[in-house]
Amino acid sequence: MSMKDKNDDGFFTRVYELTRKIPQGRVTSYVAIARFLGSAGSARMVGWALHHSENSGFYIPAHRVVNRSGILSGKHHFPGQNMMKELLESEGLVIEDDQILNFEDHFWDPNKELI
DNA sequence: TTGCTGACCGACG
DNA sequence: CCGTCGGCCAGCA
Repeated sequence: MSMKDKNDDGFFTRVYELTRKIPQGRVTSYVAIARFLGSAGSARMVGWALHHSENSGFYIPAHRVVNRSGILSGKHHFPGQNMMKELLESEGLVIEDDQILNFEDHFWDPNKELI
């Protein structure tokens, strides 16, 4: 085939499907998702995919994906000023200065917990 | 086709 | 701890 094999069902879709598996009250990181998809260096693509997740037609809990330090680096892409923070707090997480407290205790690593 | 941009990360000084 | 830089790669002008 020439261009790309049809498109769709590619990286974006796989990011969405995995993100939907993040349990409520847990969080993961862009690089953890990228690693799970076999493209460790594509953490930026994960963020980009989540940016377009509204067009997927499905509910994608994009607020459960933060950067490797547990900082809400994507908060500016949600409606309002504190939407991402409020969503996470409603699931029981505590956030201070855009930083999830006890990040490691709530971290969900698909590479370890998903078989 | 080239060049630039990103919800990032790891290495380096 | 902080700032900077290169790598990453899909989409768009």
